[in-house]
Amino acid sequence: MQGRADRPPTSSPRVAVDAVLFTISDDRLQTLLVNIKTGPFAGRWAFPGGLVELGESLDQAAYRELYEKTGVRDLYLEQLFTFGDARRDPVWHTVAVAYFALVPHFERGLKRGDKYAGIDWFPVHDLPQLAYDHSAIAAYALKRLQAKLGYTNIVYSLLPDEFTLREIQAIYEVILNHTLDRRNFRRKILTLGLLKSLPKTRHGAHRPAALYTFTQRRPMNVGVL
Amino acid sequence: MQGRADRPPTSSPRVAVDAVLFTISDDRLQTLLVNIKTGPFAGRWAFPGGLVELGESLDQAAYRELYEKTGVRDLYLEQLFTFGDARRDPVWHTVAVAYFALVPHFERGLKRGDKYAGIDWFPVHDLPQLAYDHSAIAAYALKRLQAKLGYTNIVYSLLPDEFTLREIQAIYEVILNHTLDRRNFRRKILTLGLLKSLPKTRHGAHRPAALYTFTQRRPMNVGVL
DNA sequence: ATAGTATGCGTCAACTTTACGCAAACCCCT
DNA sequence: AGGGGTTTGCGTAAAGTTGACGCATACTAT
Repeated sequence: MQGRADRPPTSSPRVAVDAVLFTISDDRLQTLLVNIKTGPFAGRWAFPGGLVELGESLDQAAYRELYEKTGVRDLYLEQLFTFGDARRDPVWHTVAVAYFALVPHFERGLKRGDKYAGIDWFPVHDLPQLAYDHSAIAAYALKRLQAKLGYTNIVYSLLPDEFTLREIQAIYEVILNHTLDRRNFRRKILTLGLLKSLPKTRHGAHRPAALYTFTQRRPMNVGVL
Repeated sequence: MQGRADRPPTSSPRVAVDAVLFTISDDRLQTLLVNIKTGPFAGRWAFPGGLVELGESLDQAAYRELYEKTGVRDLYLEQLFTFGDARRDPVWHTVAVAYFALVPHFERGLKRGDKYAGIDWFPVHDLPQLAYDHSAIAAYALKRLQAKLGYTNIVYSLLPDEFTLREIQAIYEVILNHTLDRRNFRRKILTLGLLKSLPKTRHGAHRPAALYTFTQRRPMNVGVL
């Protein structure tokens, strides 16, 4: 239930959205950070985000902020958690609704505008000191991303339309940060039913590998959860 | 990242917390609802909640609102999801951070004050029409509660210090809304490692049943998730 | 004592997971 | 042209988990 004032609040927490974008680059899992220009966290890195506007849904705000600040569009953002400690922002009490997504690596769109002192990708296992409580957000987002590998097709955004099992396995290994057995991975990923094999093969330096595609190129869960 | 204004927002969404309290009463899973007195949803039922105050964390706000409106204390609230559709509250754009908890049944503390036209428990499978988007919140909370049965000791709050396996199984059956095999349930719940058996038995109308306790009487997860 | 019922223990089949063995298919080098 | 090296595709055995269910035990009620 909400309060029932007929006028806007005179003094209450602000609402912001923050987006944790994951990608794979240089065979490492990386996240997009912006460098803050002013305020008590000037010089520190943080996840891109900003205040929710009146009349705009949280999802809309997340997509808008991300587009305005990084140029990224056409991605699927998923709500992660809401961080609401009163002192997480020393300037003004700000509740942050965190989102996360897996996106293909890109460099274009970065470093536009002068809203920030910088914008760049950083390896998740080697992040700089972050502003606000963004370290906690990072840890939480990574855990969720790893869990989702097991029952969603979330990695489709990192793969071209056709790919080999080796290629999708490499992505799983980078995200999970450990190696997987080829033969067990094949069986596991195929029984999930998210892939279908194509009557084509890719020729490389060795035995040709069969090509696969995702049956659906949009967010899908498998199972009841 | 948040905005960096040095003064409060002049016009932005409000932040509210709502709490979905589950209990078991009359062998049914029920939730606590309050009846709204004024505004566009006057007469409708909704989950108890209210606006977050400046300087107060979301968790604090959830506990405070719940205490003020229902008298319930000493419970463990867990954040569920944040609902932020711009039109979910027709009066003023209000973002709602939903919480949920499983609590022992109580009647005391209800119907105090005149903030609401009523306050009562309703069976989750037979809810009245709810205000705002609270039907969606109810569905989401139930799903999460059911999932948590499998890997947490969340039901401890519904059980006395000592209990039989039959008693804990009954709770699982009511929440999951289907029967379970006694022998398989025993094996499953014991391998979770959340219970320990006592050298005592409870005598009833039939063969005495062994008594068990929770090894930890606070929220615990089992496994890596 | 006997019938009735709930508890405690165990088993079997089906399925899943983990750890590997091994041949097929290709490139590269001599 | 043939052999070495490497990667793919397929398969299998052991261990663990899940679902269905048989059955003796231990109590109360009559």
